[in-house]
Amino acid sequence: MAVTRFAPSPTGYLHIGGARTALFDLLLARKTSGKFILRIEDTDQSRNSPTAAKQVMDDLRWLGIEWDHGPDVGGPGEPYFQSQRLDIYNKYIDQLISDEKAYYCFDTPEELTQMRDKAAAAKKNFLYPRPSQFPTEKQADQARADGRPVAVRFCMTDDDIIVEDSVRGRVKFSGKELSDFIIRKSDGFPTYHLACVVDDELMGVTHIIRGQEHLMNTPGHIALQKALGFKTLVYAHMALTVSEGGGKMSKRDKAKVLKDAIKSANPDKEKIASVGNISIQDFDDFLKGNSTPDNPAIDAMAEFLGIKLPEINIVDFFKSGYIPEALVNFIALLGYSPPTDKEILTLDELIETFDLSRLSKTNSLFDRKKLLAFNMEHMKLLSEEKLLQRYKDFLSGTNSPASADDKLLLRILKACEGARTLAEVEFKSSFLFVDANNIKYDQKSVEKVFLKNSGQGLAMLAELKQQLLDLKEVSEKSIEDMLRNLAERKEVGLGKVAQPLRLAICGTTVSLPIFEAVDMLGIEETVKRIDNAISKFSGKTL
RNA sequence: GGCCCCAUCGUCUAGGCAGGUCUAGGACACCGGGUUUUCAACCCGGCGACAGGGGUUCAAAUCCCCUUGGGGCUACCA
Repeated sequence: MAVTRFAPSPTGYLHIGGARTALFDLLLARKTSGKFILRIEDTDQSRNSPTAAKQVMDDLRWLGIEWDHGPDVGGPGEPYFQSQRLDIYNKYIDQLISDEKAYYCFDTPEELTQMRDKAAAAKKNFLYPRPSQFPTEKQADQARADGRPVAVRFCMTDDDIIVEDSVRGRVKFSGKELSDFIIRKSDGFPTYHLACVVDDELMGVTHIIRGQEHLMNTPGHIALQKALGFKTLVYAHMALTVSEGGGKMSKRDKAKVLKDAIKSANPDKEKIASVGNISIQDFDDFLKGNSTPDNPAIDAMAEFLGIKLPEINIVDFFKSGYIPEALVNFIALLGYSPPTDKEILTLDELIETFDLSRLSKTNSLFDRKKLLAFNMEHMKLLSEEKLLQRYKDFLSGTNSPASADDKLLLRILKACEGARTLAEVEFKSSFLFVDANNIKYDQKSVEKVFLKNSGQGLAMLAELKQQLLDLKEVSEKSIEDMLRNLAERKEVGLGKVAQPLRLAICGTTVSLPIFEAVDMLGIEETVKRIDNAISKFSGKTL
């Protein structure tokens, strides 16, 4: 019976790394019939966005990651927003102070950086100089009155601290090399370290699964647990997911692609900055690599420039037409391997076979091509109803013109079996939903299919039109027969007939299978588009 | 710089803890062929790895050490 928790700080969208952590927390809890808690770590007043917590929750739910206790659903550990638990933290902090296991400090940021620089210059690890005599309550009041920041630091123990980690084994830290760290900031909020240790104890958490970036925090947490008389927990520090350029996957990966694109396009600075709703100053800093705009700004600028950024946040994957079943399966296999060779697994199967000891120690690279393959497999696995639902969800998040009844949508979905993403389905079928006069003809395709060989393809259209009009009865089958017969008579491959037709009605050479495409469009509309194409391109040459 | 973690095909990984059954298995990618009305899909086949160096041992991908390489942390962020 493991009690796990996912504790995001609501600073933005849920990203792939967070989703992976949450997934493993869920897997362990479900596998052991335990509980999975969601806790919002909003103790940084400057970075929290009011909408982010909701966004994170939406993303988790979209993935199928449902929590037993937490926001919206409640539970015995309420409240689940740390910003609402200040009294609780203060009780423990005050206790620590009166036990002389923590003390007030009044350093300004400048003084602190000075101390750090000094340590760095001496090639030494920075250790906060613990005063031999701890400041009194009175002195703290005086400091506050003097306008100095008043924070509280925890006395790190000198003993060696062993972290028994489920994935890394025993990791030893020398307490002497660990600095006293802040547990209450001068704004009165606890730091992450204090809040999470207290909450994990109070909420009955038994297992901590988190990224390797937290490994160095763990000895501090263990020392805190000892000082507070809490029990220690089982830790599992997962390997990270890194991106191509090295380093862990983050919004910086998106920023980099955007920056390169802006630099090479060299467009109107002010315009772009205004699209991203950021100042020229911030924009310049971004180009110089001094700062990274936030996600909405990055996405807006990219959309304006028409460039595709690598997906990092869960919503990015949603917008690109991935389905949650595939994403969940894929991220589960990053740094973890199920006991058998079977790789395509549902959430339930993942839970059933989950084994904490099968987490791997090595960082992994996010392979988008494999994700694509997984997405296709899961699209095939989904029931019709589920797939339809996923597709409708996807469409509602796009500006696709596609709007149709379930029957047509389902028919499209079926015709697209083998597509790798829902975006592909949309792309292949969007011609059905635009007006004949709004078809955009792809220039390269026009040249290749219509104009090449002295306009052979274009010439085929007139013939096609007549045949279509002569059709006695309209069905996929009759359209197919007609096209095949025509190709045979002309002594050409079917492609020579089908491609001009496809281009005429879609404007591109990629679409649904052509027989179905024509049947869905209807003869009248098909003929209209053929006429349009003929009048638009006849007389044109290469 | 300091501290910590890691190291098997291009990528995700199995095997490692209990050394021999590993001429190292699977998946994705890639390459070749087939199928084909486009893109996919599908079928058949192929290429492809134990980072390097020392030990220990009858025997090392597996245990130990070093080197190299990668990663993380180094905030009054989480």
